[in-house]
Amino acid sequence: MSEVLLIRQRIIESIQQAAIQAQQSGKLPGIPLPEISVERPQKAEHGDYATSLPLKLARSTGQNPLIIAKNIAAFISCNAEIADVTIAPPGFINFTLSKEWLIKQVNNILLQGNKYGDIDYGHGKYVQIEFVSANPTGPLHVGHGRGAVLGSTLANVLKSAGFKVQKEFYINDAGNQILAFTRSLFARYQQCLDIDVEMPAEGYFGSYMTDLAKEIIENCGDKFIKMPSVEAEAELGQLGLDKMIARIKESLELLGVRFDQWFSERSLYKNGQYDKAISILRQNGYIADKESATWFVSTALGEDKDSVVVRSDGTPTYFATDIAYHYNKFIERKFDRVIDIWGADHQGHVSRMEAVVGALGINPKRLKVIISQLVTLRRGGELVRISKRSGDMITLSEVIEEVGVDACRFFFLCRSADSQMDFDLELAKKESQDNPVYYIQYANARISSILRLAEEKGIDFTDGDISLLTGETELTLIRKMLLLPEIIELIANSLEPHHLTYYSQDLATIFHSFYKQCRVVTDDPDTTRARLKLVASAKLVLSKTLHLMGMTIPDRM
RNA sequence: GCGCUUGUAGCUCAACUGGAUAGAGCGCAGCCCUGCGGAGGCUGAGGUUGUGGGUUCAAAUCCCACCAAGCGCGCCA
Repeated sequence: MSEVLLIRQRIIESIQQAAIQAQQSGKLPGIPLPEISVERPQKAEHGDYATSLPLKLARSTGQNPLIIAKNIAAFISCNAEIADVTIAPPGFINFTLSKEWLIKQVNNILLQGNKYGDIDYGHGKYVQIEFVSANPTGPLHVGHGRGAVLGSTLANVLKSAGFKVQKEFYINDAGNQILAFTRSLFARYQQCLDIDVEMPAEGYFGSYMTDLAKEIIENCGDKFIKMPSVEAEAELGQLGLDKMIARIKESLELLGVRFDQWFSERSLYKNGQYDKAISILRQNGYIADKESATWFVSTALGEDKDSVVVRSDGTPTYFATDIAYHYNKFIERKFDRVIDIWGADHQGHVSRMEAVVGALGINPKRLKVIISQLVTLRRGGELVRISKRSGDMITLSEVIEEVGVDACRFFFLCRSADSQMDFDLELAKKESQDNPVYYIQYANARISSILRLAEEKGIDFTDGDISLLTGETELTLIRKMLLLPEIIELIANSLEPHHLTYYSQDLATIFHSFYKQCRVVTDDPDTTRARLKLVASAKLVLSKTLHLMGMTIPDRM
């Protein structure tokens, strides 16, 4: 376990013991104690940790919270780790870590290397994150980009937090949209061969379909018009689908996103899992036949409407395969936890899905659906359409090329998933000079530059004496570095990876400030070697943070 | 009409999940290079947290009502 999480635990225990001792001594009424927690105060003058326990006890004991604080704090003694325990109005007990302990952590970080920050929060539990899962009927757009960055970052953080993680892309290769895709492609294919056919009304009119048709003509010629049209559609459709999936993979690759598994919707029908899932629901009494269709009786689980599972024409809805898919995730593949990241247009589906999971006999708490809100793309304030069916769209790949991967990832990441975002291409490019992305990477470049200088001068700092790092500026930097494990824990718990972007900016700011105030390589060899150690550890922490966000860490810019 | 999400500085967003004087970036007004990368540092102005009530020692955060924006609402996915 991380040292910094351990010390937090020890502080909590010492508060608990002190409260019990206060009760035994009669200074605190013997009422049951609430769960004790500590928090990180916002202001440095309030110390490193604080508890509001006295305030929570004020009502039930009828005592003044400040008196309670005083009486509890009297039983907490300082030690090698805790330098100071103080009380503050209206009723806080504040803890300050000792300089010695803080400084010691520099060696600790260097020792852990790129494993620094990793914690054992997940205990090896198996988590699946399913994200993007875009229909393979068109290229990815910015909305998918947001989901991709969210999901991949979350996967990185959860791994770091001690979970076993699987990243999955669900390929919707069954259903009506595939039929429409196939017909559109066949129409474009024929049109490119000067055959006068009409596009289907519900078809995909984007220009990428024509490009796809041309590409297929280049590779396969006109063989599909010589075949019976049913066969031709089937074969051409599959070919087109494969090519679209390949393009989706390429776009994701550009963002640095790789999946462990590409899961086919169709496979659920082939291996009988669809039938199995529905029969479980039927057994549990959640399936009803009415109006010549088959329904999932979600009203029995508190939903306001039932949902069609099999249409009156006998074909299953996408909801039916989603049932089978989640049966597969939890029961066949035995994930302890499943995280689905969906777009805002699927939010009405969330409570229904949770109901299904429960109806399958699975604790619904094991499923967490994250809704990533809409992204509106703008160029200089003007709206850019990203609709797949209409012609004019800008793809994710184009956006990445225009603003760069690192900026892209950072922008998508820095807002919490449930707030909508405007992505202005002009702004993203214009700000690239003055961008937080460059600001953070610049901090790393500066560190690298210092380490290069040290190397050129042949300075070996492996036995540098870190106990010299007693300056306030140095301690501030150490304190910030020590926050990383807590940030990882926070994200593993809240599933909100945007905290990383703020942490990385804070860390960079504090480093830049340190850089200004403390020269590292000087005539004083002892200070030089001590500070080189500090700087080397800062590089580890910064690199780890950027790595978790999936960003590059250039040593020169 | 109902449901989900959002509303915080001029703009874009945070706020450790109920804690102390609500913080960053951009923009704005200034200041700082005879030292490791100025893509930098420092200072300042800027707020009735959409509105009104409620719960609490404590509310941007929880509850209720209203206003505004986005998304969705049984045989599309």
